[in-house]
Amino acid sequence: MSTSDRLIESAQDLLWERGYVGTSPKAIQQRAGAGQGSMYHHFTGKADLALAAIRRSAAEMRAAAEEQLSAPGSATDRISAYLRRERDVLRGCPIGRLSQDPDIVADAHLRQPVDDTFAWLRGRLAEILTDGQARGEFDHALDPDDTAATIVAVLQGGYVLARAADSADHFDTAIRGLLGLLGRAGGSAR
Amino acid sequence: MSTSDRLIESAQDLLWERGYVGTSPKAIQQRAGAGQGSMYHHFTGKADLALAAIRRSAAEMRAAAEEQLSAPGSATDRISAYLRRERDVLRGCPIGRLSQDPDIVADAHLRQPVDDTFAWLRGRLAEILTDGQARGEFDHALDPDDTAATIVAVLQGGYVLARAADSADHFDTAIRGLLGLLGRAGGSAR
DNA sequence: GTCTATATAGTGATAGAC
DNA sequence: GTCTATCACTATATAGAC
Repeated sequence: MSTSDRLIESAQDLLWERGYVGTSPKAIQQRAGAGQGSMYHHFTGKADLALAAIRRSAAEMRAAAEEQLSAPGSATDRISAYLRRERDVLRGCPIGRLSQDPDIVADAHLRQPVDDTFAWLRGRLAEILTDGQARGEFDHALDPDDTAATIVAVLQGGYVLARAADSADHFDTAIRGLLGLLGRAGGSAR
Repeated sequence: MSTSDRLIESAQDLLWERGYVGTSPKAIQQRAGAGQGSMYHHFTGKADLALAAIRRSAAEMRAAAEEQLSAPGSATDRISAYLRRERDVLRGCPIGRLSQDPDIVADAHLRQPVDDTFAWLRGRLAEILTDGQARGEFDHALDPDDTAATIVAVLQGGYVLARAADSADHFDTAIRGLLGLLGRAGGSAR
């Protein structure tokens, strides 16, 4: 792996763990086993390296989600599989956590991949919910866009609850509650 | 207002805006109009002052929630009023944002008020949901504890979505989706 | 491309005068 | 109780040798 790649990967890890404000260029270099000069040769500075790291994390998160969302099965199956898939809950969401970082939100370039990722995810879930309505899995009164946003919010909020309590159970509890509500929003097929 | 109070209030503001990692003692002192010596006279250090600030923010959040949650009306009315009440969405949740801070989560003392606040809120909502079931507003198959966690998660996740998109609309969308799901979980009274 | 040296500012705290 | 001085350390770079 190239030095540039190692720097990006180290930045991904540290941004996930400590956020942008809590991560220093020096810490990234040390984890990557690279010197100062090396980092400033490949990137213009902290923000530039962070942008590369955020873009890569966003792409990885999208790919991971698509794995469950594009699987065969009913809409309910796919959404349920996505919600229940194995996660490192107490580490939080590598993308969602960035939305709490003041320097990320303040910089349009750094915020963009975060924004894009959630827009994509909401859109993807809305498609699946619409598909589910067509198949009679869900009530037609259910608004796909609103419900998609709710699903993503439960995931992101589930991480918050779990980390606040230092217990992954709280994530699972919130997901269970959501699946209970979705199950009761059945359509004509039930 | 005493110097100690001004320091706590400044710390509350800065913790809300920039988190624990992103807030320096110096910045707190300047916002409070106090010198170094003053801060270290009243508090043993940054963590001690932050703890006082977090406790105060937690108490304020609880009081604000209780205002809607203890209002007269049906369970649905009270939950809906709480979810739809005016919020400074783009600033995020002063307590929830702390769950993303590595130094808060790593320190049991600093995490405690955050944990307590969410535990209280989930418990309070579960009570109201149980009450709603008794009144026939909600299906008895709905698990109050799970659903309460889901409601809190939608709120916390709503902040994440709004900040990621720099638009409060995304918070409202997630809430609307949740109210749609809750409305479809009606019990015998519907 | 990578290294070391150096620079400027900020961090988190202590010391001691007033 | 509050102030200023000082401290060791870190943050985020730039410069220039190799």
